[in-house]
Amino acid sequence: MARGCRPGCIENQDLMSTPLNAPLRRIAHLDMDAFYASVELLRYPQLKGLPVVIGGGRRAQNDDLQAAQDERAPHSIPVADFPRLKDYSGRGVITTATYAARQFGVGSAMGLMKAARLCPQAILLPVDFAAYRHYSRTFKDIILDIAPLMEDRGIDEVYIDFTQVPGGQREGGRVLARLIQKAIYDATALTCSVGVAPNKLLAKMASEFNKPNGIAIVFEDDLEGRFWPLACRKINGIGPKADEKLQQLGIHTIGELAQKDVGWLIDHFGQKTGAWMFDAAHGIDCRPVVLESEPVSISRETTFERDLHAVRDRAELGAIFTRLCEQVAQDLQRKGYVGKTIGIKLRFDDFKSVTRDLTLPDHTFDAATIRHHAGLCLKRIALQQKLRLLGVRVGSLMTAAEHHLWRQHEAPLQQVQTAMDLET
DNA sequence: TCTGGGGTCCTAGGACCC
DNA sequence: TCTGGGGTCCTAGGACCC
Repeated sequence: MARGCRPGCIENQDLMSTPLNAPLRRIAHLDMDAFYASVELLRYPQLKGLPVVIGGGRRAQNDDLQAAQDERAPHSIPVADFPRLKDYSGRGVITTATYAARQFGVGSAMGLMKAARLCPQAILLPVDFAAYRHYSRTFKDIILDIAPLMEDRGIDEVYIDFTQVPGGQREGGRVLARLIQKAIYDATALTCSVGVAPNKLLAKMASEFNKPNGIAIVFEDDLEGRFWPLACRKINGIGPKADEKLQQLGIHTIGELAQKDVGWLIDHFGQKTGAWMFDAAHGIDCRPVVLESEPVSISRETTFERDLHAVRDRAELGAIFTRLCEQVAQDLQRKGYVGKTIGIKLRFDDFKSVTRDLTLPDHTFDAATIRHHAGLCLKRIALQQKLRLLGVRVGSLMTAAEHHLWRQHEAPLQQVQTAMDLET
């Protein structure tokens, strides 16, 4: 969960100790509008207004489209030549659906088979992460040119600290938000929505207020009027489980949540979550905008075309397992990390998942080492049931550069220490 | 007819040490 | 000999997010 800090909250200290004419803390949340679909429409403008879903498995379910692309410019492919949802067979979920497709009840994370029954005529496009990453890089670079304090929150979202940016205070941030929107649109023809608020929590919610292509400016005084009527689920960090529990306790809106006292919330949700919920309902969040962060783990996983059995499909499973380990090793090396916790994840045909991991004495990025220890993890699981997913993870990361230094200095010292221990 | 892939953070119990 | 407590690391599971 996205947690604010509670004791010694910087924001609270600032309120008490900052001079009267200090700039107001102004945090923006920027969210690209229907990002994947919008990028696809840049390529295939002929699909504008039609029900389109993006998703599917790795299989070349779009052979027709692939063939067509070889010969024709994307924008000249007739709509009739695009593959339809009804012609798809196999696993996979929808990553994004256009508004026209959502009219049919089709939405993100829905299985493609189910979606095909709801809207068989919808056009199905394969995900093209290379294209989305390219546009992601482009819009983030544009923002960085204008406002350097940006936190990356994934492929289509960022937080930006407007507080000290020239013009960031004008109209509560609206002027700067408009400038960024225009710069992104001029360069990419993509639209985004921006919320500007005293902190990340409120900014994130505010960016949804005027979607698409909208701006929402909010201040602390807007808490009761604009946030308290919203469903608790709108708080970033309250998901389906917490929401259901809140509903059962008779709490449906953020305003109702705010009426409960901290102690009561802590009794029902635990120290940390209870205190955090209380703060969130009162619009309190002092998390800073974080410019850079190191990854904690790197993983690869895959859902099989069909469920596999550990014994009957041993060869196939073994090949996939080895490939996943090699991919993780490559990812580590490419990104410059080593890790010492090797883990696996299995999902059975009934969708139950289990994980196993073990920690090595030293860090590694070696595919064979990862494969060996992932294999040891796998041996600790009974494999009667068929499997639908296998994953490999490396955690407890440090950068390869740090590890290099560590081996030069720390490791020899430890060896000396061990030798001394043995002598005594 | 089910339900992707890549992450983060939290909890909780046990081992082990001081 | 008994009792207790704190800190850290390891492992497994789960909620949540994009």
